[in-house]
Amino acid sequence: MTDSPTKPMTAEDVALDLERAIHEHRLIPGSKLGEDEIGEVYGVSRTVVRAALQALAHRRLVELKRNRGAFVAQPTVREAREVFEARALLEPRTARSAAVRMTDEDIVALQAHIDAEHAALHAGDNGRALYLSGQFHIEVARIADQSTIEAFITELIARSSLIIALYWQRRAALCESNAHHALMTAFAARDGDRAEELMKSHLLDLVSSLDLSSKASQPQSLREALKASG
Amino acid sequence: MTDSPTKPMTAEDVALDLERAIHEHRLIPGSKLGEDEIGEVYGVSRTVVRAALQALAHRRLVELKRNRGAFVAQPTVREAREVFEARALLEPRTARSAAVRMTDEDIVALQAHIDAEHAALHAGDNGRALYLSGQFHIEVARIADQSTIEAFITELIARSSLIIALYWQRRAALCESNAHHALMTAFAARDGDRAEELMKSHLLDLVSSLDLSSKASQPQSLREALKASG
DNA sequence: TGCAACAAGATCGTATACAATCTCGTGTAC
DNA sequence: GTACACGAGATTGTATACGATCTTGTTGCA
Repeated sequence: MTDSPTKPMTAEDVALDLERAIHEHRLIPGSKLGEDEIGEVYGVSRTVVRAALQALAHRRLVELKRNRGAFVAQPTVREAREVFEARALLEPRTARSAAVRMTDEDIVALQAHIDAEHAALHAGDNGRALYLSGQFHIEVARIADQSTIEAFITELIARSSLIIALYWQRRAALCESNAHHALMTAFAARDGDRAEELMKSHLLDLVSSLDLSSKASQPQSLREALKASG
Repeated sequence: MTDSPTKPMTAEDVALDLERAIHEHRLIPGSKLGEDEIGEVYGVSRTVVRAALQALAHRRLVELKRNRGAFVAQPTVREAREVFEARALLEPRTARSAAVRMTDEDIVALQAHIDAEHAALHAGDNGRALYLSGQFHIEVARIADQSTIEAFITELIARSSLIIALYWQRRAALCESNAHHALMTAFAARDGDRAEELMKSHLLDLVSSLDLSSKASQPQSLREALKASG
C-alpha cells in the first residue's frame, strides 16, 4: 500500500492538491516547495511540477524566486489590505446578485456547506473548517452566475487563507459561522439589499479580526527575518 | 540582420510579446499558436514557449486544448458581458481613488498617454491606439495604488481587446478619446465623485458600442462555425 | 459513389539530460 | 580570530528525445 500503481497525475491535479494543502494550512507561508521533492510525492517528473507551481504562482499563492525555487507566498500587510479591499469591491454586489438568482437547490447546497463547516469545527479540524468557510464565498459567486468574477474571488479567497495564517489574532473562534448563517437568511428571503449589506459587514469583521499593525509577525521564514532588518 | 546573435528570451518576455501582439490585433481571436513555430520565431525551445502559453492561458488570453494546441481566445457573448460587468465593479471606484491620490506627475504622464493615443490614431495605427487606450485604464489603476486590483483590471483590459476584435461595430471611430479627456479634467480637479461617475458611463458607452446580440459574429474559426450549429 | 477503416504525418504531453546559478562549508591570508 | 575567497554539492533553467494523441489523406468495401 505504499507505492500502489496509481495513474499519473496531471499538472492541474498537482496544483489543486497543493492549493488545498495551502488552504488548509498544512503548508504554511514561507515553506520551500522543492521540485524534486514534490515530484517524488506525486510520482511525476519535474516538468509537470513546474507547470503546477507556475499556475499557483500566477495566482499569487506561491512565489517563484529565480534560481532559488518556489515558496508558499507570504503576503505583506499591504497585500493583505489590498486583498480585502478587492473583496469589498466584488463580493457585496455579487452576494446581491446571488440572492436574486438563488434557487431552492442552491439554498439546500449552501446550507449543507454551512453544516459541514460546523461539523469540521466541532471535530477540531480547523484547517478543513477554514477551507469550507472559503468555499462558501466561492459558492455564492457561482450562484451569482458570474464566472469571471468568481475566478477573481476564488483567487482572493485563497490569498485570504494565507493572510489568515499570517495575521490572524485568535479572538472568538467561530464568528464566521454566524455571519454565514445570517447571510443564509437573507438568501432564503431573496433579499438582495440585505445580502449585500451583510456581506459588506462580514468582510469588515474579517479585516478587523486581523492584526495588520505593520509590525505584525511578518517574516516567518528562517533567516529572511534577519536579512530583512539589514 | 536576419538571425543576429540576440540573447535568449525568457518565458515572460515571450508572453509579453505575444500579449502585445494580441492586444494590437496583429493576432486575431482563433489564431493557432503552434509551439514549434513560436519557438523558432523567438529562438527558444518549446519549454519556454509552453510556459509563456500557460501564463497567457491563465489570463484567458489564449485557450489551451489538450493535444490540439494553443489558440488566441475567442470570448463568447456571455464572457464579454461578464468582463464588462467586472470592470463596472472595479474601475469606477478605482478611478475615484486615483483622483484623490493623483499627483502632478501622474497628470503629466496620463496626459502624455492621451497625446500618444491621439498621435497613433492620426497615424492610422489603430492597433497601437487601441493598445494605448487600454494602457490608460491600467495607468489609472496604478495611480490608485492598488496593485491587486490593478492586476485584475490588466487582465480585463486584455480580454476587452479580444472582445473588441470580435464584437466591435464601427460607429464613431474616436469616441474613446473624448471620454478619456473628460476623465482627465476630473483627475486634474481631484474630483473623486466625478471621476467615478465618468468612468462608469465610459464603460457603459463601451458596452453599447459592441454588438452582443447573441447571434453576433462569434465563430471566426473555420469549421467550428459549422460544428456549433449541429 | 459514398462511407468507413487504416496509415502517415504532425503536434502536443512528459520524461530525462545537461548547463547555469546559488548555497554553504572549508581553507587560507591577514 | 576574523574575513575573504574558493570549491563541492544541490537546485533550478533550458533543451532535447521519446511516446501519446489527433489530424488527414488514402484505400478498400458495400
